[in-house]
Amino acid sequence: MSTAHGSAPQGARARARIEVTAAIKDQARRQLAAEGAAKLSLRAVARELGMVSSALYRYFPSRDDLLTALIIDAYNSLGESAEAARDTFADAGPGHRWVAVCEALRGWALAHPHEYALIHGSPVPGYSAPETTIPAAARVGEVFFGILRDAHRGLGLAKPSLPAELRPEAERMAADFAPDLPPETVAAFVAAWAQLYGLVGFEVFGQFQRVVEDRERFFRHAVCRLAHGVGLVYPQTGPAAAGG
Amino acid sequence: MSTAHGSAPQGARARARIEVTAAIKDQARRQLAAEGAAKLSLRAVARELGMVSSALYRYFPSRDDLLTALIIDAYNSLGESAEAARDTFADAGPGHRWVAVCEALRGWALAHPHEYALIHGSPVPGYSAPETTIPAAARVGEVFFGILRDAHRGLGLAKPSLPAELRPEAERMAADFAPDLPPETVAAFVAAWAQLYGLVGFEVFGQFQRVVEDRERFFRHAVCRLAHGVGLVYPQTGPAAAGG
DNA sequence: GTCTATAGGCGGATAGAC
DNA sequence: GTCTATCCGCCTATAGAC
Repeated sequence: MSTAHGSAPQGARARARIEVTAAIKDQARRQLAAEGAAKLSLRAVARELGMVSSALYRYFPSRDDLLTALIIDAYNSLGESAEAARDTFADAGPGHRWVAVCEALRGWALAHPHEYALIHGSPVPGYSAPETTIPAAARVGEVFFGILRDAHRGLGLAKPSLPAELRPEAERMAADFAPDLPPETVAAFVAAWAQLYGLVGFEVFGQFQRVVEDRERFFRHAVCRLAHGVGLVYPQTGPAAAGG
Repeated sequence: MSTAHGSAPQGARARARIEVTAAIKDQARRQLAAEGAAKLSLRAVARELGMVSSALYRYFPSRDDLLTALIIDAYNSLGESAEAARDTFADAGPGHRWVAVCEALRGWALAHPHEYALIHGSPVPGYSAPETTIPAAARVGEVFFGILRDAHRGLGLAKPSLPAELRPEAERMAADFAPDLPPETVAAFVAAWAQLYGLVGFEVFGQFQRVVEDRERFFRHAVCRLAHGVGLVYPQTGPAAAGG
């Protein structure tokens, strides 16, 4: 919007703005952990930062805009860890990579439970995410579709069964999200995706307390079976076993 | 605690107390829908009821106690609908009943999204459910175990595969929850349970918006596959098809 | 059991000086 | 960009009269 000659003072000003913005978001994330998204308050953030509440409005026009920024950051952070896992196992088979990405998602969720709740927990009452969150939200899905595409191009993808009554729906989903994949695969993947988040959510939100103890192994086995369900040929053991 | 001779005035008083308690909980549930559990407020409930906030403390000693009552009610309501579905299909095979119960859970969750969020959504910050919620929470699980037991006693239960590294965990879970079922079954059921709630949660919390359209059929197919995963022999179509 | 009154907080958001 | 001051609302919880 302003000039592009990038003189030093303007650069410094812009840098300061970025730093303060980051500090606000960091503090907000801490508050997210303590009080939850529903109670995120600009005033409390300002107080902890030694600022006055009205100053924050120069950075975020409203509480909801701050929330939106946190959501986008969370999706991007989750997406990055999925992409990193994919790239780390770039030479492994698609089944291997599937498990690695699932484990990365679980690891991220366990490390950032409150941000996980923000994007995959119950909705924040009175808040509706704007469309600007969509690209960040799509990153994880793209990682999975990439793995399925690789498998499809190679020879590692079996077609899941699909009842006739579900075929129209599967074809619509495939047309919308991955026209280069078989409809059976896309439908099975969407179901597996939701189920994956059931496994992660139960663990992160404490429903496995006093139920599952060896959660890491339990999870690996479950996502291996999910991989099988979408048609991926998968290794007997997960990627962690390859390292030890 | 008091006398047991049940004279009319005492009965009337007790009835009134029950009625007011119910009215408070009803209003609180409405507020749950509008504002979410994190913002549930005794004052707002009192205002809507035409009472004064301090009067509510005669019924619930604190905000958290009211929340606990709502959680127990929700678990019981969910459990009842699961039991009702099981009983409606008492004569059908276990696979049929599995699907019917899953569909009942989904139906309940869609009809009571905010109460569903209360029991299976992200935790309410600063609130920790007391142990008094456990019996109500266990009802749904018992319905599923009952179905699996029937199948096991009959001939309709295949043993899911179980990697050696997971066997100790599976045996511990079986000993804790269903000693009369094979460990393979118990482990597979726990995973299926979490996955089922992933499917329900994604739909209830809106993650399937613009992704899945024919959600009922999609769900039925997914839970049929879950049934298969735990070793149940299941019918090609769900119970709804039997009626139409 | 219900009321008034009160204590001691909290919040979002804006206006206008500097 | 940050400040003070302000508006107007909200909350949990208790004391003490009736």
